[in-house]
Amino acid sequence: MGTTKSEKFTAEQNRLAIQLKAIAHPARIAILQQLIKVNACICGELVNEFGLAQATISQHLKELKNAGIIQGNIEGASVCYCIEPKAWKALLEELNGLFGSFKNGQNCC
Amino acid sequence: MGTTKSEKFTAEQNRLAIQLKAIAHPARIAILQQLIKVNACICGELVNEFGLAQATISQHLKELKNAGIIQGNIEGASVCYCIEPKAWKALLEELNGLFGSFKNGQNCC
DNA sequence: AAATCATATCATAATATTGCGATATGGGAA
DNA sequence: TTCCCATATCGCAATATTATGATATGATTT
Repeated sequence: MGTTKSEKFTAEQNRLAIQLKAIAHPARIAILQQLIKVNACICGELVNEFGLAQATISQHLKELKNAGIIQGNIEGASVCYCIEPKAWKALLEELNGLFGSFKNGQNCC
Repeated sequence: MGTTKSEKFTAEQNRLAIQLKAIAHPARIAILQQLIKVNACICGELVNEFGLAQATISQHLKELKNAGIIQGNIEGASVCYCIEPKAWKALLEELNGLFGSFKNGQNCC
């Protein structure tokens, strides 16, 4: 018990769940918004921006990176993170597929 | 420790995170897809559809309901669930806001 | 009323997530 | 080389999630 029973679901369902889970945290949403807003990329200003410990931010960045949503490039001593455009676009399309499949006239019980 | 530090983020960021978290599970994605697919609503056929225990499905439905994403109407002995159209639309718009804010030409590091 | 069906809730075990101090690691500056 | 700066990782405590059997609740049938 305690573990998600992934084998009961399709690869697509599992993939989407993993990506959404990566985004489903206020700190990670804030990080993504900041990465988008600053257009170019930032590294550890995030630690100052939000009042979280450096270890915490680093861990959130790692999770986003593991999910393939952002990428990090080493830039001297610091690391520059940014949105991974392909994954971002793919996720958007996947979400549009899910949300678009509901027609706004479906009659409910 | 162990708790998300919601007070560090905006109400919008927290709200979106909560709704995404509700969706970010393969079983709940599958449930939503099924609810949409069957157009009208279903109740406990979900238990047969996926190979999960009744208690598990019931709990997933509860979480989706708590997040406001679905609604359940008592229909005799059984309960009929369906997408909550307003919340669904609102979430779609919120997501479009987030995903649309990234312009596909932003130059990265 | 008793048996049955559909669903919710409780209690519990297994596991995952969150956050952070402490400690590495690795680059640049003095 | 030695001293910092930026990040990553480790180890841990607190809390949350996932899944399920057992049990409750409430409507339907017999």
